[in-house]
This record gives sequence, structure tokens and C-alpha cells, in this order.
Amino acid sequence: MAATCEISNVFSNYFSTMYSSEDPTLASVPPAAALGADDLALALSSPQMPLEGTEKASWSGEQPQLWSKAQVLDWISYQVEKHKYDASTIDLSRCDMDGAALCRCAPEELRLVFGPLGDQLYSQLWDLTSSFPDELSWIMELLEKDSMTLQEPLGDQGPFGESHFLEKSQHRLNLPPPPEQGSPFAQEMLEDYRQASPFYPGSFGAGAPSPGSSEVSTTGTGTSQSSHASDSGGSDVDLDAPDTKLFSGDGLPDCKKGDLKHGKRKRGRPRKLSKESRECVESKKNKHAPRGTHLWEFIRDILIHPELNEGLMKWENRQEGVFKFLRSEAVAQLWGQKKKNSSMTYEKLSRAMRYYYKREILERVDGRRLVYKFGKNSSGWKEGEVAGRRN
DNA sequence: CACTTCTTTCCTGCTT
DNA sequence: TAAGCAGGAAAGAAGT
Repeated sequence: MAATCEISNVFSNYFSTMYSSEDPTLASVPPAAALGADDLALALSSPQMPLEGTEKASWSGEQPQLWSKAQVLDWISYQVEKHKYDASTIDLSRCDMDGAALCRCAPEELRLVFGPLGDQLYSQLWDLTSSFPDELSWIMELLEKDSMTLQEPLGDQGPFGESHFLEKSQHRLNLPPPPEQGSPFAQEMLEDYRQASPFYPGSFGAGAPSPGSSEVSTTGTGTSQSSHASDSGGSDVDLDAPDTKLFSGDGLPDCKKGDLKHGKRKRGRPRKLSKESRECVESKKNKHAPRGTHLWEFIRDILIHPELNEGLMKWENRQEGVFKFLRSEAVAQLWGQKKKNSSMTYEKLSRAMRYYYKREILERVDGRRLVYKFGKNSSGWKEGEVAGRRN
């Protein structure tokens, strides 16, 4: 049970932070043009000061790991200017890297390229990466690495005591943290999570759905928790509450189960929000939020961390990729949280799973309830592959 | 903007 | 009888 709560919290945290609001103004920043190596010197010699005034840098608001070369350059330029560093001492030929490459740099490497500025860069980079939630796999990997600390009693702080969470963030560069304290962004993430997660202690009252119970809210109940789980895409968590509340009156044009004036409801997915509402919401969000993991990847990621998913799913035959849902509704709820859909149920999730048969991502396992098998078009679940992914 | 992909939602009928 | 499965149909959301 404890382990089950933990995994739920882990996922909740991930899901909540993954979609945590980002500064919408960032989206308006024009993408940095692709720069060639020849442009490096120019860029460094005439750096912009992106954080002045209302202007935002091309790199701000994006995960450092996802920065393009140009964004990396922008960021370096900014740091050079900020620290009044003599750019002429920088080995420009070694600045030609994207965010992922930058993040892989050890402090020594940065020092080698940027001299004394390297430490500053490393520190700043760490702060930036700490502020962004990443993919499930990342969290899961970290959790696995830190499984010893995860197995500690939850205590009063919950599964992610703040310091613990921040410690995990520090691993993102596979490097030790800089001497300073944790990122303030991470603190915000934690706050978001606290307010948002139904699994976070205290977030919900006595009626909070326990991941250990099957008392999960579904479409039909219509009496979901504190937030109005208004629609298929309604915000189960409260991250978007200020937005959705704006439209709680008449902004939800479509019907749900209870809205059957003439007997049967129309087929298909109900409309989420009116166009106006959606535009209003989108104006507050990133225009192109990443699509994120697919359902089968989500399932796979739970499965490949057996020590963490205890109670949710289990392998029936790891070699053949056969697995079973142990607490189907809890998994569905987690999936729903990831998709910000409080009305997700196992029934719906399983429909999506069945579509994978056609694409051979899953294979049928006849005669066994809640049992599925990975197909030839799935990947990343075999022991060899998992080991590879972790190295 | 049309198209595609990946779901999401609902449904009917069947099986366990 | 309930829960789960199978798969059609239609639609939403986001990417191309």
C-alpha cells in the first residue's frame, strides 16, 4: 500500500509538474535563427540582454536539454554579458553544441571551454534544468537510482519532501549540484504539485480518491472532488483552475452523460471548450505543448520499474512482454492525470489499448482478463533494452 | 487548411 | 449480475 501510494505520488508529481504553467509570453519570442559556427563570435561579441524589460530570450522558458545550438549560443551570450566576461578568451569552436550536449558537460569541461565563467554557466544551467519537469522516464530513472531514499517512510513531508525532490532534480545533469541551494523554480513546482495532486496529503479532504482503492471518479459519477471535472479534458488537477473557472458558466458547450435531453447522447468525444474559451486558455499556455508519451509508453514505463509500480501492474512473462493490470482503475486515473482528464477510466484506457492490436504495438492475450502483451512494434520493455536505456 | 495520428468517448453485444 | 473484452463510430487535440 505504501509503495502504491508512492508510485501514485511519483506520477502525480510528474504529471502535475509536467503541465505546470509556463510563462505564455515566452511563446512570443521568435525562435533563434540557426547560426553557423562563424556566427558564434558575432553572437558573443554582441550579446543580447534578453531579460531586460519585457523581452525574453529565445532560450528562456524552454528546457535546456531542448535548446537548439542557437539558443545555447544565446544563453552563453547572455551569461557572458551578465558576468562581464571577456568573450575573446572563449574557445568558440567548442560552443557549437545544442542543449543536450551542453547539459552533458561536466563542470570541468565547461571550465575548460569558458574558463572561470564555466562554473557560473554550470550553476545557472543547473538552476534552469531544475526548474523543468522532464519525461516520465527521467523521473522513473531517478527514482530507481534513488530507490533507497524512496523507500524511506513518507513522513510528514509526503513522498517528495521538498529537499528530496530537489535532490532528484540535481541529478538531471548527471552531475553533483552546485554549491548553492535548490532552484526556486523547483519550489514552485512543488507548490503546484501540492495544490494539484489528489494524491498529495492534504490536497483533498476525506473524499480524496486513494490510488489503492477502486473508488476513483469516473465520468458517470459527475461528483468529482473539489474541482469541477467539467469535461473530457477538464482539469482534474487544479493547475488550470483559474482558466477553466472562467468558463464554468456557459463555456462548456457540449454535453456529458447527464446531459441527455433526448435519450441518447451523441457519439464521439464531447467538445472540450468553446473556441473562445480555448483561445483564452491557450493564450495562457505554451502554444505547442509537447505531446508527451503515448499510452503504451506510459504503461511500459510503469512496468519497467517493478519496484515502483508495485500494486499497479505486473509482468506475467517478462521475456514475452506479457503483463497484467492489477489495479486497472488506478492506472487509468494516473493516465488521466497525465492527460489532464479526470474522467479517464479503465474502460476507455482499454479501448485505446485495443487499438494497439491493429498496429501490433500490443498483441491479444485471449481468455485472460486485464492481460496484454507487447507486440513487435513496441520497444523499450525488454530487459536488454531497459538496461540500455538506463545507461 | 487539409490531412494524419493518437487518443477519447460512447455504444452494443459478447464472454467470463 | 458485474466486470471485462471486442470493436464500430464519431469526434477532439495536436502534429505535419
